[in-house]
Amino acid sequence: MKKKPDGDAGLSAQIAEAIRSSIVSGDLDVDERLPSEAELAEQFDVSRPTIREALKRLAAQSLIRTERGAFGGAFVNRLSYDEARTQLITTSTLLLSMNAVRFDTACEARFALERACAALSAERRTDAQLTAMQAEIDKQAGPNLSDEAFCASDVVFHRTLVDGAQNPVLSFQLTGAIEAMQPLMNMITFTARSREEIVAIHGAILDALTRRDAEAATRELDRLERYTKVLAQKVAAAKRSAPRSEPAQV
Amino acid sequence: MKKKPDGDAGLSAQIAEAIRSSIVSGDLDVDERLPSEAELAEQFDVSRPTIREALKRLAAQSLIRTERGAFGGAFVNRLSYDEARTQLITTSTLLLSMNAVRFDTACEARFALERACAALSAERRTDAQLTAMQAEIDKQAGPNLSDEAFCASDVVFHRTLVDGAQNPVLSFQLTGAIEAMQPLMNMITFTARSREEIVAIHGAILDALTRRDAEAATRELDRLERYTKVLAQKVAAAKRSAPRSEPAQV
DNA sequence: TTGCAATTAATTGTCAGACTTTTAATTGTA
DNA sequence: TACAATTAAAAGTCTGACAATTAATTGCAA
Repeated sequence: MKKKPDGDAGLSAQIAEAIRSSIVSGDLDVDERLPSEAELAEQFDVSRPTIREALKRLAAQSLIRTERGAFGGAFVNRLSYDEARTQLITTSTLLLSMNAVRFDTACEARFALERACAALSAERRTDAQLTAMQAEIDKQAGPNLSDEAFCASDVVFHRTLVDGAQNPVLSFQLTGAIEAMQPLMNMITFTARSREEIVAIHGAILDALTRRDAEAATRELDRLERYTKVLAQKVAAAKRSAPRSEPAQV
Repeated sequence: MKKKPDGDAGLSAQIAEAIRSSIVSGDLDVDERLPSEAELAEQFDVSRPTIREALKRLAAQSLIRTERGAFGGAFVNRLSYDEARTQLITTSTLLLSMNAVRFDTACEARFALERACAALSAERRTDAQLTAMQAEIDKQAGPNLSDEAFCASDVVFHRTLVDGAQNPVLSFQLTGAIEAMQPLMNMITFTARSREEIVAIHGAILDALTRRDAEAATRELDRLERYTKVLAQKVAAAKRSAPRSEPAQV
C-alpha cells in the first residue's frame, strides 16, 4: 500500500486515491483482501471513520466490496460487465439530463454508435437473437400497449441488435448510449400511426440481419434515426403551441 | 427527501440511494444545497458518521460536491462532460484490465465506434482540427520519440478526429473507448517500420477528412484496425517464444 | 458614514472509544 | 463422527468531542 501523496482534498479522498491506484496498478489483485479497517487506520495514521469514508468511496465505484463477520473485510472487486454497464448508464443519464443536451444531439450519437455495430451484427447474429427480436416486434405491434412498455420493448430490441455483434466491449459501450436515451424517448407520446412506422422499420432491420445484409441494416437504422428526429420535432412543436403541464399529443 | 426503502444493504447505502433518487428524479435541482449533515442525520434518524458515509458515496460519483465553512454543505453537482468522461475512462480501463479482454475484442470495439463518427467528422471537421491532427502526425514522424509519447500523440490524434463530429455526446462515449485502450497499446513496442506505416495511415485519414471524403476515412480506419491487430499478434507471438520479464521486441 | 478588523456562528473534517451484528473457526459434548 | 455452544474477528453504528474553514455580523476608528 502506498503512502498518501498529500494534496489537500481531504484525508479520506487521499486515502481512497492511494488505494485506488494500488488496485489499478495491479499491486492488489482481484479478490485480494485489504487489511482490516483498524489496520488501515494504523497504516495511514488516521482514525477508523476516515478509513471507512475512503472505503465507501471505492465501494460506490464497485472497486471493492465488503463482507462482514470473521475473515470478512474489504476485497478488491472484479468489475463485471453488468456493474460497469450500470455505472455507465447512470453517468450517461445524468449527463444528458443535467446538461440540456438537445434531443437531436443525443439521437445522432445513439444511432451513429448503433450503426457502428450493425455490420458486425449482420455477420454474427445468432438465430436465437433473430427470434428474440421478432418477439419484440410482435409485442410492439400488439394493441393496448402503454408508451412505457413500447419504449421498454424498443430498448430490448436494440440491445439484442447490439449484442448480435458478439463483442461484449461494444455491448457495454452501446447499452449506455441506448438506455440513457430512454428517459428522452419516454417524453414522446407515440401515436398508433408512428408505432406502425417504427415497427415497419424494425421489421426491415430484422430482415436485413436475417439476410446478413450489413448495408441494408445500416440504411434502415439511418431511416429510423431520421424518423425518430421527426417525431421529436413534432412533439416539440406541439409543446410550443400548447404549453400545458400535460404532455402534448402529437 | 424520500424515506429509506428498507432493503438491507447497510444504512449508508440506503440513504445514499434515497438521496441519489431525489437527484435523478429532479426533486433536487443542480446547485441546490442539501440539508446539513446534522439535519440529514435527524431526518433519517441515524448518526452523523452514517450520513457522511452516504455523502462520500455520492461524492465519489460526482453527484454532489461539498464545501466547508458557514453556509457550506453538500450541493447537487452538475455533471460536466469532463467528469463524466473521467468516470467512463476509469470504468472502461478497469473493465478491460480485470476481465482478460482479448486485444482483438477491444480493438474491434474501438475502431467500430470510431468509424461510427468518421462520416460525421468528414462532414463537420473544422480547419483548426485538421491543423491539430497534422501537428500530431508531424510529432509521430519525429525521431527520438518514446513509445509512450508516440501512444499519447496517437490518442490526441484520434480524440481530435472524434471531436470533429461536433457531437459532445459522441465525444464523451468514444473517448472512453479510445483512452481505455491506451494501456493495451502501451504494451506494444513500436518499431521504426511500424510507426512509419501508422503515420502513413494517419496521413491518409487526414487527407480523407480534408477532402470531406467519408467513405475513404472509414476505409482508412478499417486499414488501421487491421494493421493494429497484426502488430498485436506479432507482439504476442514474440512474447510466447521469448517469455522474458522485459517487453518483447517485435 | 464608511472601511476595515475582530468576532461569531454554521458547517464540514477528523478523532477516540464504545457497543452491536454478522460470520467463520474452534471447541466441547453426545 | 455429528452437532451445538463458544469464541474471535471484522464490519456496522452510535455518541460526543474538537479542529478547521468560511460567510456574516459586529464593533471600532477614521
